[in-house]
Amino acid sequence: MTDYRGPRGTYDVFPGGGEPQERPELWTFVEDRARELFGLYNYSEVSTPVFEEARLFARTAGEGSDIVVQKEMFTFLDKGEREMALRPEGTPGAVRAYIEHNLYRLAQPVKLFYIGPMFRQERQQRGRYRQHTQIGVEALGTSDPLVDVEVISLLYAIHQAVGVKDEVVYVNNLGDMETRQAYVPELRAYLERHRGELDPDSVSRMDTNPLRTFDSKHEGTQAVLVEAPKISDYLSEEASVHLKAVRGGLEALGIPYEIDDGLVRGLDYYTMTVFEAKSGALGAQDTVGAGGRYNGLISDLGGPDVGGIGFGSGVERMLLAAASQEALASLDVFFVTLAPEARIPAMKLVGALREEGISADLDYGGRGMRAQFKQADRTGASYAVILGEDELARGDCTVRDMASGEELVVPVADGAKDLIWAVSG
RNA sequence: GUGGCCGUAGCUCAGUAGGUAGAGCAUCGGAUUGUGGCUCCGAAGGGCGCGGGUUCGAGUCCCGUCGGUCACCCCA
Repeated sequence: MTDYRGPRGTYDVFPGGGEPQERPELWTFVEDRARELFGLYNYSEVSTPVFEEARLFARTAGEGSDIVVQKEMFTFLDKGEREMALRPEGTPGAVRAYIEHNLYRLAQPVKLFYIGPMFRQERQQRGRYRQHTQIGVEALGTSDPLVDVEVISLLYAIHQAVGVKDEVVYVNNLGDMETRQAYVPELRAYLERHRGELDPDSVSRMDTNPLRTFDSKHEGTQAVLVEAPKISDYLSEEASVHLKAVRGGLEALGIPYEIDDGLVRGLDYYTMTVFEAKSGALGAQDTVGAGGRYNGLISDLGGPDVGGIGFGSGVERMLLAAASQEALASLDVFFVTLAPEARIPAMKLVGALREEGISADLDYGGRGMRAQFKQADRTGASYAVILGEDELARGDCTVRDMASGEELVVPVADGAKDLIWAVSG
């Protein structure tokens, strides 16, 4: 037994893995479903580095000098003494690329998707990892509420396609600058009056970002918030119209959702629409995917003053929240060789089948026949092809249908044509 | 970073009042020297996370430490 272990908060994906996120066939399944949908929705892939200058994330994650600590980023200095950080989320990199490569020159909106690892230095728990994978999209260059509808429907479609169970999509509108200017002072004043009933974290947030108090899981705080002023009562005309349009679109498309006044999201750049898809199949970390609109972010980072919206969805959480489907690795043909001289001919036939798109494998253990059949069975092979001394002498092979047990002798002296035919049924 | 729980074969776990480790599954072989999924037989595999202490003697008690897990923080 080795002393080496994967780093805390990480996991491996490997054949035979027990947890959903450890199973390679489930990853393939989710990625394939997502990519199919991205094609259908006309999103193109964007791939950016897993590390960036730390200040890029600080800029997008909110104010405060302790931002690195607060957001639990993995940071390091490169040889040029630049402070770098492993990306904690996908949006900043994608937006940076949009600006850096002037994607504003393309037809707007530019619709991007990414699939890749994100990092956060925090303690592991169910559905939370230090390195996790997000499938996400960013639709940049427009503030049209129908784009919000498309993005939310895409998130929902992906979750449906991979089988996320017991899902509810929550939607809220955090308003624009005008809305915040009207609402935040009211909320802060209200919280101030109940200071004594709040948890310490919420008290300190009262000054920096009172909206975030809604995220608190503290009972006393939540009790206070029940009676708190609601942002929905303070929405500007523009925000109100926007929300109405989003709701109308979701209803027209039949996307089930609920309005949640207390949904504020952790990232400070969100404006207007925010949304979160939760699953009852998860533990405390029940958000499978979430996102929102960020109309000030692109210009803040030096780009044009255009809007954007996106979501990130955790693949590990999708897998945990999906029905644990028994996607058995299945093989078309497994070769059983009963003589050392049969191995080379078997490999040639395996190659011929593979070229035809028929998956095939053979025993590499030099084991007995029983063991080879057992392996054929375990790999889920539809057919076992037997190549022994008799077959070699005759120039044929025996094809066994593993389900029915029926056997057929097929000539292979002149190539694999007949064999291909026999196992194509 | 903080707190609760946990740490015995590859996996799931048992282990009685402390006496020097056991089961099921999986693996490999055989019953069946040309045939899988069932059954039977057998083999291999750990010294109980690590370190220290108490004791004649410790998976079994105590301390520390590391790791895992769940929750808080944060967030997918």
